[in-house]
Amino acid sequence: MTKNIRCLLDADYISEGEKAVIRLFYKTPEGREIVRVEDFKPYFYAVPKINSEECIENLIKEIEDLITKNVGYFPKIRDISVVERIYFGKKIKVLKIVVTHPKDVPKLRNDIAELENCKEVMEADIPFAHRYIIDSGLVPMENSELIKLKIAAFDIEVYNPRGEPQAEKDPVLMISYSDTENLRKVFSTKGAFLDLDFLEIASNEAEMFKRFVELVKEREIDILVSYNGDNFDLPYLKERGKKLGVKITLGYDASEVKLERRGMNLGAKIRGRPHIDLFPITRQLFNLPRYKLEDVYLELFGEEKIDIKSSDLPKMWDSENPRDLKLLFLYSMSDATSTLKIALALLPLQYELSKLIRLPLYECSRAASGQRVEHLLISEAFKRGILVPNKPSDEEVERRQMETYTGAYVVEPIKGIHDNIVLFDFRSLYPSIIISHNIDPSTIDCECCKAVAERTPTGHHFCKQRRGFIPEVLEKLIERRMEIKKLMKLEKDEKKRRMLDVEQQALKILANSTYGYFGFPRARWYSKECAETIAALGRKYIHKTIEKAKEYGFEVIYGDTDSVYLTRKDSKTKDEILSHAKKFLEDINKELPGAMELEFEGFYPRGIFITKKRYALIDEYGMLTVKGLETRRRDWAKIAKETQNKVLDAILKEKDVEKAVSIVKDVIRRIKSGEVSLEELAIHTQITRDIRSYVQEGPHIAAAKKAMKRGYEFPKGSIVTYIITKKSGSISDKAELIDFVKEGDYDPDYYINNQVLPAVLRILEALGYSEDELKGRGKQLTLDSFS
DNA sequence: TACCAGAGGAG
DNA sequence: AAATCCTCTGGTA
Repeated sequence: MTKNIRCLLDADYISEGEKAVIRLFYKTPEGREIVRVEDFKPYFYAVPKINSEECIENLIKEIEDLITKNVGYFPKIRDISVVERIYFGKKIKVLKIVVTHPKDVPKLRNDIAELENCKEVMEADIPFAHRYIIDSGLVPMENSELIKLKIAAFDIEVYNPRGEPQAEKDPVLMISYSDTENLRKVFSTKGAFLDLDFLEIASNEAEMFKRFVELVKEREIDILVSYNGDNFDLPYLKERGKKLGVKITLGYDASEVKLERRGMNLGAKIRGRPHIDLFPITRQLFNLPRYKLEDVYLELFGEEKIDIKSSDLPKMWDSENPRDLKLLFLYSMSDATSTLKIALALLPLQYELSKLIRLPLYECSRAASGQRVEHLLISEAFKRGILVPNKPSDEEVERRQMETYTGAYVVEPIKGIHDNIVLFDFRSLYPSIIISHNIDPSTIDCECCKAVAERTPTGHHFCKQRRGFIPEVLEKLIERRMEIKKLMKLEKDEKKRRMLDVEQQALKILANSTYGYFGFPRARWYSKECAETIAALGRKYIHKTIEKAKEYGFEVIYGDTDSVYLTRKDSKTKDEILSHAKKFLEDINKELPGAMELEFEGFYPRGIFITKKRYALIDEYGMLTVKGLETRRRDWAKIAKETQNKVLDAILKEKDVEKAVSIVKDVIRRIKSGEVSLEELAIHTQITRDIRSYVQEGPHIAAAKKAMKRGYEFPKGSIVTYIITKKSGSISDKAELIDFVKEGDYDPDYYINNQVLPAVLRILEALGYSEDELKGRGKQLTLDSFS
């Protein structure tokens, strides 16, 4: 039996006269297919002020009046019907108002919302094509693993003699292209004499643009990927194209690239041929010091990729030496090939998320956590006849931002070194609390269970009769995830196992964002009370774990939110402590509600605890885990981080303070000698707001502002990489963007006293040496001794 | 020296 | 456009 397999890549709607036609862009085994849907109409709901027949009747009359009074309204409203829906947990009758065209919705919903008998209008803000996907049960990206999708990556190089290029003046020099059918190209306007098989020379810049667009069409590319194409490559091509008289018609329907506002940033939308920008995806997925293409490539594949300083680019383009130009082409080519390689590694998770939350790939890949949870809930609400709450108004958002609540509990650690440590943590603490306590805006403080349900620590109770919507959705996610994990264990085929793993990851991401969603001020299903109760119950369970661990003879070294690090004085070996741990675990799990479980997470022969959220452990195999310390922070120089790491290793593996000290001494010698490379000294700090709005300017802002005078731009979110140089004045005065610093021009005192020493002394002090003691203890541990 | 703004991590 | 808890630095008065 042949199944009609196809994969929904994108959906939109177009207007044809008064009609709105949905277009579904499919990839099929044979090629592409566009399905047009003409009979689906936009609709929204009107909720009557009072839940009564009479009020509904009056509301209908009011709407009919509206139609008679406003000549244009008749064809716009096609149908009004009374339907039953669930409104904040209760079944009520509401009006479903069907209209002709999505553009009619904004005015109609406002007019109807203002009627005497109308409480509110709902679901009038669900985008039309997305509405269709939900209502018809379509699953975007379904079968993505069964149909070979053609993917192409591209990248542009732009002439930038004054720093940031300006489309008005600065030409695009190269467009590089690499696809999954093994075609690689760099389009450019010069370099014909070079022996490079991927190079295609165009007679001029406009021709180059046309050739690129043609190639994408010829090759029938399904997904176009870029690295920062949303905010650089595509806006630049578009603007430059406007000047050159070339339209960037990359759409499957030959439509132009459309730039959309997405919060602070842009999104470059290509109809029917999703454009995926890997930059926001990698920022979401990895925590790195910087997010240049080269950094991400290194992180993913452990290989260096050729890089060229943007300030060298115009020189190389203008260079007399053909080798410079050739290198530039090789660099440009590698940008596209590495972008493609990264895409192949990261897209599967995007496909899974898109399937799971039923949002087309383009939108889904740009959705933040809250947005993802919300889209999943919207489609699950439809299946159950639950009305989707409206987005909060700006005033409501502000009000919500004002209200705070108490979150997780963190145990004050017993500072210093500990041996034979066991770690326990709750498996998905918050999701399991939501599920086992039925925490939901529709079950909170219900009338029906007022007398019987026990109170949570916040004083609220949750319905025992009816399952809450969000707990139900969450439970399904978690059950599916456990099922997949079981399948993974049985699966022999590596490729299939990887697919299952990605699906499992998508489910985990969604489940873990649900608690945060309750407390998110812009959430439709916002409930501070729910968020607060979840956190309070979390504290209750971790406290209970701590108490019970003590009863069982454990010493609690540390704990945070859902985890505890324990040891015991009577256990000198791993086996001893593990047998106690087993008993403890069995007993505590008997007392916990069904969905909740404390798990054994690991055994560590030794660990050092500095402060809350800052500690390091070594496992039986010598693997070091560091949390919160400088080693883990992007805003510390590599030299300090690596030295701290080595010191931790010496101390945890060998308890050898002498060795640690000699490591530090050697690093200090290197710093003083001036031989340390800039790369090891670079500090990476993000600009988290509009650069003009800083009240206090730290070194990274000072460095950025100096660079701005030389034509650099620092939009919100950019990462400043700077060096503390030999210049005079404050630290900020000395801070310069790494691009402008020559090797060797760094302040050794700063790197010794403000980077390396604080990072390593933190560890040595936690061993029991106070700073005074260190000074009094002879040469070996004093600050002087390091110098 | 005390305080604050700012950053980035943990879970 | 997910929450809160927490530590630490550099600038400023």
